[in-house]
Amino acid sequence: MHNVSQNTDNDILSTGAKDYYPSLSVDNVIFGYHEKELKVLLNKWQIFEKWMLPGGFIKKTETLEQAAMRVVINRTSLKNLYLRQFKIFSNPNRNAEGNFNAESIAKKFGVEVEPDHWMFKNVITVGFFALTEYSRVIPRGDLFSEDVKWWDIKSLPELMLDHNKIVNDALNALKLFIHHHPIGYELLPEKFTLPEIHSLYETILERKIDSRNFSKKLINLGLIIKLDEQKKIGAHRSPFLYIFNKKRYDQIIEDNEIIVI
Amino acid sequence: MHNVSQNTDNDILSTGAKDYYPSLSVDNVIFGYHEKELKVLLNKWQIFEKWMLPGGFIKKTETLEQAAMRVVINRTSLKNLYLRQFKIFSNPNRNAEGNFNAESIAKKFGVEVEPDHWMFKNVITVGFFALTEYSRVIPRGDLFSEDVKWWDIKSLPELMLDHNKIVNDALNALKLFIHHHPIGYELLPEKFTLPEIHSLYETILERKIDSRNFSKKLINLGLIIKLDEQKKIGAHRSPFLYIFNKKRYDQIIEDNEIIVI
DNA sequence: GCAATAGTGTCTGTAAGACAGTATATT
DNA sequence: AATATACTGTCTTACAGACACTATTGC
Repeated sequence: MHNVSQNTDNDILSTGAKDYYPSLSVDNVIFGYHEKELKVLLNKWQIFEKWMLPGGFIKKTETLEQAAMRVVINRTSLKNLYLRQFKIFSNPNRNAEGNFNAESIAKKFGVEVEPDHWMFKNVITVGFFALTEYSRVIPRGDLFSEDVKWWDIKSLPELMLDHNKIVNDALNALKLFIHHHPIGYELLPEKFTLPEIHSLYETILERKIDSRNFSKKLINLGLIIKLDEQKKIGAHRSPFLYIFNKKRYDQIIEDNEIIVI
Repeated sequence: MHNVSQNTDNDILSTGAKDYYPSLSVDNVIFGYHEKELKVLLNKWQIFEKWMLPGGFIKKTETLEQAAMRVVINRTSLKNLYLRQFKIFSNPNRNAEGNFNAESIAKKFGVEVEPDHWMFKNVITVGFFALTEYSRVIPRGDLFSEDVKWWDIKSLPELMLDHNKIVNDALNALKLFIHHHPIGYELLPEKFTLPEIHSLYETILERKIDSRNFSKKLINLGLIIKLDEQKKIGAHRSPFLYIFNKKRYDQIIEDNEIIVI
């Protein structure tokens, strides 16, 4: 039998259940960016056939943001992620699928759970998205997970429940968000090249962006600072490295400036 | 004793409690616009001293949007409101106030309620905002309400719990929203004048907007159509009436166009 | 005539958007 | 030399933003 307290998420099954809000969960769409592909971090649980978003339940002593952060930390070992709630999914039929029930839990883990635990009924979930740099994530499973993996958002498998829709809505939210909030600070390494950030924007917005106008824009905004340092990338001209002007970056957010890219 | 089933909201107290999601509510910030003031529709309950947002609980058979709509219909008699969730309020201390408990309910209504009903514990609430034309609302109380009234957002009283914060956040959400979604269709009468819509934008954005540039912008966007009809408003030059070009209006929303006013 | 409000045209400056050739590094 | 990628300048057009006088109506 597993030790059900090895992970902070797991007391939901038994003694700690009353410490959680019933019928409510968070699901995180964790975006990463790698080799011109926008990635999403997914979980594969032992007892399910399908992959799913890393999600969890909410303790009555924490906010939703804290709950989402706790779940993210458990899956990625990353702290200080930028997390943002973007939508709540409350369709009463959204739980109408899957073999997530007391029997399968008991069979797999030898843990007793009330068959009519609210966890197996209608659950409303709050969608969060997070941005993080791909290479900093060390995917880490928990009691329920046998696998955690980055997936290209362009070729996701069929996910549990309505998780494909949640990912889709998160991407749409990100596309709006990008006009109010410079991105890249969370998704790129500290030092990055113009082609890298250019390609990041093209990937998220799913359209071609003229590279001349793009760099002009970022520089005019005062958002990026050119370093006297180049990146060696093999048999080509070496691109210069840039860093974000964090002060200006935060000011844009603070002042609700609209960013037209 | 009151008849507790006179209103669809009230079965939460007794027999129907199990049909609701526990620990979760919706609160609606219903914006109206009248005489150059942005208004918010508030409730005054019999058993509380403070005014509050019209809110309610969510049935397991409905979505949050449907629940919010049901509550709005109960308070305003209006259907087909534009409703949008904008944020979830989940601070564990948000319920730390008020005399909303089983005793006060029992004393006032003679209704038996479990003293440890989840309703009296931590409740997370989903904030919605709605836009509606002031004059179309017929404020209507329910079992708990003794008063429903429009308040100028500039001079709100101290509200229950964190409702002042919810209103404040709703206004901020509206100010962002206005750049992605033309407003006015819901807040103005079908036929309106340029000074009216101009003043609406000034009120919401809380800043002066040059009237020449403003009308130029709306006309260039193709958003409004001038009618061959004037509004008689007394001892002044009569302003022309306009209607929205609904097709263009919806296209702007569909295409995620950014509206810079 | 007076008071109050409606309505509108022009100019300037900025920046979005379109466009392609040169420079650099490696093999 | 060939190849792959980095880098950048100019022009046009659109429009945001500043600015103030005339028109209409009722009294």
